[in-house]
Amino acid sequence: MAELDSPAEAGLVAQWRDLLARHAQTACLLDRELGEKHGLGMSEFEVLERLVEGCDGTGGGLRVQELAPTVHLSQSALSRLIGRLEKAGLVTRAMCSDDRRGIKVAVTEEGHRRYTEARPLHREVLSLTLADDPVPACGPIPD
Amino acid sequence: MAELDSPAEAGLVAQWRDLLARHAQTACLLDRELGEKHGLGMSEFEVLERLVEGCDGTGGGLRVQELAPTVHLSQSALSRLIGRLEKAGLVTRAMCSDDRRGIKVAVTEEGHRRYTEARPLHREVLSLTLADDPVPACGPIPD
DNA sequence: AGAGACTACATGCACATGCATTCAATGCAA
DNA sequence: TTGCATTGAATGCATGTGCATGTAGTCTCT
Repeated sequence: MAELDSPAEAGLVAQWRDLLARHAQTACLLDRELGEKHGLGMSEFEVLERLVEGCDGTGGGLRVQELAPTVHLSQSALSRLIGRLEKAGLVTRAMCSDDRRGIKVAVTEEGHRRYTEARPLHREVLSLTLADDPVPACGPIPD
Repeated sequence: MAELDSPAEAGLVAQWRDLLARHAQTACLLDRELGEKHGLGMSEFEVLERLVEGCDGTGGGLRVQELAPTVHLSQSALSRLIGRLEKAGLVTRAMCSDDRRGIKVAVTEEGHRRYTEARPLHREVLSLTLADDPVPACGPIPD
């Protein structure tokens, strides 16, 4: 009655648990550190980063729908996240001239500054938690 | 002014984005599929699985604090999740005899059944999304 | 041009999560 | 024993998320 996993399945499960552990650890630490020291959530940082990458130099801005698939958020969550960033003065929302349904989001000076300030910490956290050792299987979280 | 990442940092970022994409895709699909077809969330399934692994045969049950680190949930979230499972009749909460602050959680017959029913689908989703190809960078999110 | 389908984004709502707090049980010290 | 710090778990509260829906703009077909 298939009580046990096949070797292939067991491998998948191990891989999945490793992924879950790394994700939880990294995301949690990122959120805490970025939040405490820069007032940014992990997703906020991620969005800011895409915006900086996407429209650095050109003041163009990105369509919300271009942003969405890259940050793994629902359309509604992204909409509100942008709302928060806008209220904080880190991005601007502007109507698209070519398609007035669309919204072009662009980082402000302040947004760019905050991103640049936060980036070293972000990278530091990644280097801490993504160290190549493949997490001890059942992520004890030695804490 | 360190506008760019070092190669090492760029590697970390790429690794992180890949991890995020895989996680989002897998977690999202797991939640949807398990939810629709078995009335279980991803975390619910995970907890059930640990319980089945941890006290299969012996009717012992696991302490909440033993469960917590393995599912990457806060203590409060886990407490409520167990509450939900209990209300659904899938687990039981019992006082520890040796330390009456503690709670022993154990799967019920019904819980074991639901888990066993759901497992094949769980494994199937993993095999779909965790395929070894390193995700197209910009996780599609079939939203 | 006009009607209807469709798209882009915003919003109401329900809910799961984390943090801080609370409450009970335990352990330790005097 | 009493008193106090600590631990295990539950709960109040604020928040971020997804789904379903709403609203405005665009496209297509006639």
